[in-house]
Amino acid sequence: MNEHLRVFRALSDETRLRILLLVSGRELCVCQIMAVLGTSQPLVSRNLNLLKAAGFLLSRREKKLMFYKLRPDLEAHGLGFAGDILKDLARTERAAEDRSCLQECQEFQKTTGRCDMKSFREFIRKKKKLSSGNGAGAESPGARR
Amino acid sequence: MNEHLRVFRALSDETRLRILLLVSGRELCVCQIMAVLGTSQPLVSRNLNLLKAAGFLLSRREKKLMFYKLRPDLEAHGLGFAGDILKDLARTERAAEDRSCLQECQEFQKTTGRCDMKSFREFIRKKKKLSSGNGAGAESPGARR
DNA sequence: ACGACATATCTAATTGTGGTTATATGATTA
DNA sequence: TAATCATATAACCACAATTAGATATGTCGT
Repeated sequence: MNEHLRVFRALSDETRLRILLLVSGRELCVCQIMAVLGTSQPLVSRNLNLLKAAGFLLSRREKKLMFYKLRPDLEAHGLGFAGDILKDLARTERAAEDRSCLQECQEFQKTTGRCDMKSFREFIRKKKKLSSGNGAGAESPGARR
Repeated sequence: MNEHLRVFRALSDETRLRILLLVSGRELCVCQIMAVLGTSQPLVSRNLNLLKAAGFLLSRREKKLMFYKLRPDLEAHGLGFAGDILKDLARTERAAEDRSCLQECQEFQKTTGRCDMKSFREFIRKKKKLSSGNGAGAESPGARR
């Protein structure tokens, strides 16, 4: 029974739903996802693996980079009510923030001409410094889930 | 975002999946579900409420009893991959046990001619005494999830 | 008043998560 | 071949969240 629970559990976490939205339609590499989530590489990999093990993601290697995307056969059909929920989630403020952050991230990538961990960690640092400067930071320090 | 998470979280628990399987197709009252799960009435009500709040169940009152069933419009379409998982789950050993326990429970109900908390609590007590007598008890006392 | 159920509250145990560090692996490059 | 890089994996920790279990009480229909 636990085997099946894993599928639903994979969807029971905000971080993983954010990832799912990010890689639905487009294909992203791990360092880009890391940049948008603003967290560490191992954490991203862990959640990507959970989503993949549950059957939601496909991965593909290109040179040094690993790219992930939502399984396209799921998008077409088969998501059922979960698909509706994902559509709703895409209209969330959080999802909009993530999309615009992905934009910034990709523009940053153009300026540097590189797609690697080091430069994206730099991107994260800059972004955190900005949001801590003004009061517009969406996170209150103690609020976790 | 939490609003949407609730739906997936509702499916992320074995007890609730067992309930979902029990009330898919048939309609059961709270005391019958309690009898099959072999647990307390408040616990059953709590989980039923979570499933209902997530949009999976319909409830109906008849006299003193409350009946629950899987939302039929979900069964027809819209479950998507979750429906496949539920079908898989129905083939689980655990699910088979629950179905046969429901059988016993309903036969017991015929002999007593009653459908109330008191008699079903009696049913649970007898069943627990039996399964503790022989070694066939599926539960080891310390194993929870 | 009684019975069926819902809801609230507390406890204790378990699980899941993020965060971090260390390390393994596989591909690229020097 | 060695060094380097992107990612995976594992092993921690601290903490939040969930669960079962038990008990008390509220609500509503008979």
